[in-house]
Amino acid sequence: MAKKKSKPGKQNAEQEFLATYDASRYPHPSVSVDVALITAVDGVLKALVLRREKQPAKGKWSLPGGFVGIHESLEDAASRALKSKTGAQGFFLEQLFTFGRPDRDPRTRVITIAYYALVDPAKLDQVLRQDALTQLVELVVPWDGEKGGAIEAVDSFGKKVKLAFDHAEILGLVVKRLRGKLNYAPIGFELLPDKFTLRQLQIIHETILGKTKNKDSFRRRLLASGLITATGELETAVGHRPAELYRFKRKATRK
Amino acid sequence: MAKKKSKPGKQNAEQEFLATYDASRYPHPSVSVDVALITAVDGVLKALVLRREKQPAKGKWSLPGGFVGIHESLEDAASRALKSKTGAQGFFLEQLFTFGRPDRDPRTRVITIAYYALVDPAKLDQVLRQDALTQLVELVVPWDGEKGGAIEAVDSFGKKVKLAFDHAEILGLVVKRLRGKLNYAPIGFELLPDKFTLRQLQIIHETILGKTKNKDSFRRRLLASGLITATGELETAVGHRPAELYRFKRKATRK
DNA sequence: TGAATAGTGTCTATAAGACAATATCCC
DNA sequence: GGGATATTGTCTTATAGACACTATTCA
Repeated sequence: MAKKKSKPGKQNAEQEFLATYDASRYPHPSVSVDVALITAVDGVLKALVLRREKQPAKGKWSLPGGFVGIHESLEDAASRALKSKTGAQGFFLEQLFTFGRPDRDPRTRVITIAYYALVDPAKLDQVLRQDALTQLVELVVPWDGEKGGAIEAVDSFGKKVKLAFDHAEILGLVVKRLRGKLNYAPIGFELLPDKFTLRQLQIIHETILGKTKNKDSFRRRLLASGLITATGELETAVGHRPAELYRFKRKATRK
Repeated sequence: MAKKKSKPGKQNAEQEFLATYDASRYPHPSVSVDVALITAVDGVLKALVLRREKQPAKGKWSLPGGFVGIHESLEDAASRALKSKTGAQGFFLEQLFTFGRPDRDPRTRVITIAYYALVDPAKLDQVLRQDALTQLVELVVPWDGEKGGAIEAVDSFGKKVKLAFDHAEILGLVVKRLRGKLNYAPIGFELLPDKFTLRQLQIIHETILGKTKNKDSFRRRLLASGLITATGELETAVGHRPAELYRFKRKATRK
């Protein structure tokens, strides 16, 4: 609308076209977003799931999600889905992949754009609803490295949790993506409080990768990367020599 | 339908729900796929674009694409779009990203799942339509490394080509993705014939990365990777000592 | 034979892993 | 002081880049 440089005739042609265009001539699929909210507690990766009270997949557990509003951006839809379930926003949020198998939802054709969010468990505790319809499940990864595939979800009693639709695959892809990303992007910070020790960060990396890392070179590499700053502060009350607290110089998108 | 273990009552509830579910209660966006068909010729990255003969963006150039059929998988839709424009299939094809800015298409809300395809230019020549509505544009990347952002498209006369919608951004993301992927995945092979020399492969890498690479270590790394096999054959008629031809042990998806 | 690029061998610089020694806190 | 982990330093090993030399084809 603002500053078109087209000649009047050309513009009229486009306007006329738009006025007569009929978007509903063909059946359109439904479009949703699903968000894998990931956190890490005591060396274990966890994800937020909600118990479905309605069909389809009633009684199974699913990722928070919802349909995309007709004038809403995908990221806003993801952010909204997250806010309505946790009451909070401002997490690291990034698009993962779009799942569109024609039969992935028995209702009708639903194409879903999957997002993943990362959050410090302490922050999550403050906002998470405490009820029987919400839980954090542990992600058990039945493959090594970046092979990929569905994960298994386990509740706090160690019992397997049934996930709805293709959500076990979505979570599997999240883990694969996180593992790949760790090679070049400092996403581990997103799962920690603002100030953290190098050891805490290393545990996050090991949790995501599912294997231990060399302490010396981890330390050296991080310090050399220039991505973190020493705060001069030390951790307290740890029963041993306290480590220095570092802070990440963040740049990541946040919604 | 096949082997449901649910109790009859439960199953009836789900069936009844599905029967009464009304998918058209809310307005649905249109969903399309767009495919960036990428090739590399003489150290230059190129993409296939088509001249738009209809509104919107009439006269501009766009990536081959189309709406997703209501029972069609996303990958099939991408493959179909490619086939209708090139007459061929069987290229490396992978999902890139989903673009959903509410105003990205002036007609109506269109969410597009972008794919990229890689193909050997010799193979492309055999199938590509030769007309004024089809061209391969050179991709000029105005940023270094994996910074990202839109690219510029230039025709064979060196003149800038206007791309429709957000297709310059899509192509920018393709380049960024290719650069990132080259660090761990052997995608360079997809832009070469079946048998190729190490030097040809190195030029592909340099073309994608936009910078030169060390010959010695490139050679060493590739040979050590175990991903390529020497064929014992040599290239011919090259005006200098011929190099040995190698073959890639492929595993990649192909549609 | 000369031009041009392929392919090999060696040296150096850099980063990762292993290991040991010392430092500092809480109890 | 003793337990526990942080932090520093050194040595070894693997990998990348630089460079020099030899090999092979075509014109």
